[in-house]
Amino acid sequence: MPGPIQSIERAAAILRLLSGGARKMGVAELATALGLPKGTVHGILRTLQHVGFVEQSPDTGKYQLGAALFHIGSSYLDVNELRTRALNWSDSLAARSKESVRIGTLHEGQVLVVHHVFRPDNSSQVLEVGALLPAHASALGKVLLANDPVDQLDPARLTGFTPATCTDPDRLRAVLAEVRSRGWASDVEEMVEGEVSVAAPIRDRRGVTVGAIGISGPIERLCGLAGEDAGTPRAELVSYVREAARAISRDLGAIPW
Amino acid sequence: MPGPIQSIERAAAILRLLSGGARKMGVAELATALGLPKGTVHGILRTLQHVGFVEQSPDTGKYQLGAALFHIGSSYLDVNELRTRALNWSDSLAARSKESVRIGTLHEGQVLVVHHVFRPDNSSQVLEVGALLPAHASALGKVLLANDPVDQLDPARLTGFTPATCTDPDRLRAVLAEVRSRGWASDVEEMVEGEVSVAAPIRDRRGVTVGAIGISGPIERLCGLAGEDAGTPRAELVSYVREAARAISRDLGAIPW
DNA sequence: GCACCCGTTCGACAATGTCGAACGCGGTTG
DNA sequence: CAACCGCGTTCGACATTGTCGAACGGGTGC
Repeated sequence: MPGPIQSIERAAAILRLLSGGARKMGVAELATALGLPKGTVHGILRTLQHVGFVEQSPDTGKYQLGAALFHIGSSYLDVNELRTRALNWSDSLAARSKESVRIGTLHEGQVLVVHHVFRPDNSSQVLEVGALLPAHASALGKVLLANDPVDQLDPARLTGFTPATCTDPDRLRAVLAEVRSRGWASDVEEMVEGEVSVAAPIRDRRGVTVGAIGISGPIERLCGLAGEDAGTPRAELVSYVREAARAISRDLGAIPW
Repeated sequence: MPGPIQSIERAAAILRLLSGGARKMGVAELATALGLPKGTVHGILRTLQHVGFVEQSPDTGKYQLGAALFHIGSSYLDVNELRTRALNWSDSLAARSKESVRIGTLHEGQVLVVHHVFRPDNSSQVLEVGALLPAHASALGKVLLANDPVDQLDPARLTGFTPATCTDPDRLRAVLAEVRSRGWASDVEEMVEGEVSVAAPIRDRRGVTVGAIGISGPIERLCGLAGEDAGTPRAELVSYVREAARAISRDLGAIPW
């Protein structure tokens, strides 16, 4: 049995399409997208529905993701050692910095958010756990890219979000080199106008970077307003983030450095 | 092709085991649990790993859930119309009641939490989105059970958590009948000692109950301390919850009743 | 060094999923 | 009002495909 099992691969492809596509999709739509006969796709969909991974609208007959998949997927967080260990420290980082905190891992060249602590004021914020962020335009992503053994930089994915977004592969590589030696990364209005983020790497017992922790918030609060600090994150916030990252790394068994 | 596709069903069973089981599992462990030969299980696992639904520890060789599954599963929330519409209202309910808010749906006889707003103080709270709560020992669950067309009451699942938990099927049915006519449910220390919750049903355009919204918090804040209110949720909080439920139902197209 | 348990590989068999055409249904169009 | 198109679904024959159980190789503990 050399190759992977087709039906499962196809089922996974369908789930991925349903996850990315706009809301609901029909059998024919999925079939053409995958280049498969309708009957085959329908058989797979029926099975996926039977196990609760997809649901079908009774009226339109179209398919969407199911609740069982959501529940199973969310229990990934319990298994994720990084997230488990990081829970307490991220709370205290949010309290110290008074900004929202996110923890992410590299997943297929993007940043997968595995934890999110809201900013400790009473503002309403959207939960971003499970979301994928662009790696080149966030502090979390830069930290992860810079410390990753394999060069996951895909020039085709360097989409520009704001004028400040770095879309040039060579320039980005230079930035990453600096991030690696400096030990932390920042993003100043590179993804969203007016938003700034700072992040530092989390390492495990082997010294491998397994994730990153960072804060994000409005530029007025995160950056200095005048003098040398203007346009760069405030030094105290940077040290808060780095201390939190070091604390989690120590919990994971990394040699305290 | 009458029956569902076996390999996909088996893959789903493996994922479910990995989701419920303690952290990581080995091939042999999964094989005996499913009554399948090791080779077969290994083939499925290899495929699941190939699509990113499971990951394998490089050293121990054991398997656990993968990040891709988590990401795909979490995008269920975007498709879920109930959750999308309920976002704003749950924020305002949290602000009015000053307690944490949860929204849930019935899933295989349990309550699947699809949204969770933290209590608007700065206390650290664990995110429960994706978790399954027992239906008989939570206000959300009682609302959902009471308004569900099919009787999903499974006497075997009426586990007792505290002295106040209702474990008798007949008594629970009576409680549910009252919940149905009254339009809201409460849980006073039935799941966790000292914790109280209140919930009301959310209906869609057809009048079908598609979910429930509720608040939960310590008994000292949620219940009256003396007089007639003692041991029952405070009337103003109940009306906050019911108003929020009505507002969301209206958003979903239900006839304002 | 032996015995055991693990994850993994392999090859033969037939059970299994795949395919494409046909069905029934709802909507829209002339 | 009928013809038509597109949808999700069903069906049966074929051979591709996944399944099985035994054997391999590397760990660990006695």
